[in-house]
Amino acid sequence: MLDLGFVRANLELVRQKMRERGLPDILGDFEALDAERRKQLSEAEALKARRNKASDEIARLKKQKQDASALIAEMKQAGLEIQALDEQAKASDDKLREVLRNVPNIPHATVPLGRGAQDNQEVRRWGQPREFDFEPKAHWDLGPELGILDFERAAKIAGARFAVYFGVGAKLERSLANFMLDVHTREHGYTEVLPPFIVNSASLYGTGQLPKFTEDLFKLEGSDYWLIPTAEVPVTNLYRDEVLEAERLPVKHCAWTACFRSEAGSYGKDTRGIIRQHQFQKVELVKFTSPETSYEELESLTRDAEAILQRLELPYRVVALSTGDLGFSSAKTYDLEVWLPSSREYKEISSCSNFEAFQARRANLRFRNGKTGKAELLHTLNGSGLAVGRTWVAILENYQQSDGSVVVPEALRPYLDGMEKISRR
RNA sequence: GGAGAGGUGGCCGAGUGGCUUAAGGCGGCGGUUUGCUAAACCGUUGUACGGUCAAAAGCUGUACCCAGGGUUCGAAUCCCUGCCUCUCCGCCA
Repeated sequence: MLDLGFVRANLELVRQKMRERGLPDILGDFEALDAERRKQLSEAEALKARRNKASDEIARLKKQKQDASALIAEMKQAGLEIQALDEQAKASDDKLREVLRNVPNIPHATVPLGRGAQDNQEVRRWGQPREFDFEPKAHWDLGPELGILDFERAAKIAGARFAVYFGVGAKLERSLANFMLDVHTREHGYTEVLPPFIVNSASLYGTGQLPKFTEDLFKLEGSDYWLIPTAEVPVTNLYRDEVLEAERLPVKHCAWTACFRSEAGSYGKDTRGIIRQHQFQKVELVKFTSPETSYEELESLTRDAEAILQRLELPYRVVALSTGDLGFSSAKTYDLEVWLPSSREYKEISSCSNFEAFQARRANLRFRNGKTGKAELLHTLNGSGLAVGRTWVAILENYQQSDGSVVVPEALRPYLDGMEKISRR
């Protein structure tokens, strides 16, 4: 959420930035709503001030055994007026907040202007896509042929967009998660967190999934519980309504979790394979920083995620999302895209974002500024480090051999009991 | 699942309708004293949204004692609902 006072003072700037996002009318009649709200608030507060004074007077009169009935009668009337004014003010406030809640974050000045994904800018590439002397297979063929991936049985026990991993397939997934967590905790300074995979709606509101994106989530019937769509939600909300000491910053967490997404509205997209599933695993990186350092921290967080791809020797590129493709809560996002030989294209495997104070304002995440002594809003960042399932796919496809076997990347071998190659048993 | 006890500021903790502008303590910040440290003493103390102001500071108003309703001229205090925590019992990986 943007700051009410900031929007009021910079209305034209905000309107301009929303046009850049392709949302020219998102602010609606903000000015009129704001003016109305302030007028009603002032009136109600003036009347309350009078009532507070009168209450003191009543107490004094009663103490002195004098008659206060006239004043009491007057205040009874005032009470009714206050109630009416409060209701009006509440209604205006609700309307204004509704508008504000649905306004996305302001893109950072360095975000490329554009209408959508086609205007995203490639920042850098790493590694050379391998030249195959045979026709590389897609993972949805390779996996089942190796006997490590099964879609039919997944459909039987759950439905579409689910997968079952067998044997080395399951172990590869587990090894990848361990490998990622080890690198981030040992070498990049992140503290591991294992949070609940279920959260309440307040947490989803804090990170910006609610109220706008209900459709993308799984809700548990008859409760206020939701399956997490990403570890970002529980981890970012860890310090909700807290004030962190400045010396602790930046706070860096990594978390392995399952993630659950309804994928409503993505019918027909990535229907084959395990690119887009209702349930997948992800190692997430989350940072809480001071406002001054958040953009440096975005760069290093992105590098931390890239390090995993480099160790696995998977070719990738880094893309800066354009204003038209930026997520709701994000001020700036780099996507990491890994090379997939079967489709001959780079596919998203990580998304690293700086949310500035947007989530912090919603979740009331603050730190104590050493200089001013005041509690100020933190900046929050997160990025996948990485999506485990998509990494699994990238390994199968990039390391496949002409005989259908898959070479295990060297960095991963210690996690697979030294196994060098995955072959059909 | 059953029974009971609770939820007060950064923390501890008092507070059963107006004397609370939330006592007292701890911590933090500023100061006095001091060779240094400690102690003692004095002062100070949160958040949000308004008003005033070119802006900031300041001043000022309102709200906030888990959350949401209610009773009342007036609620931290009384009533209702919900959430959470703790204790005991039962069940359970």
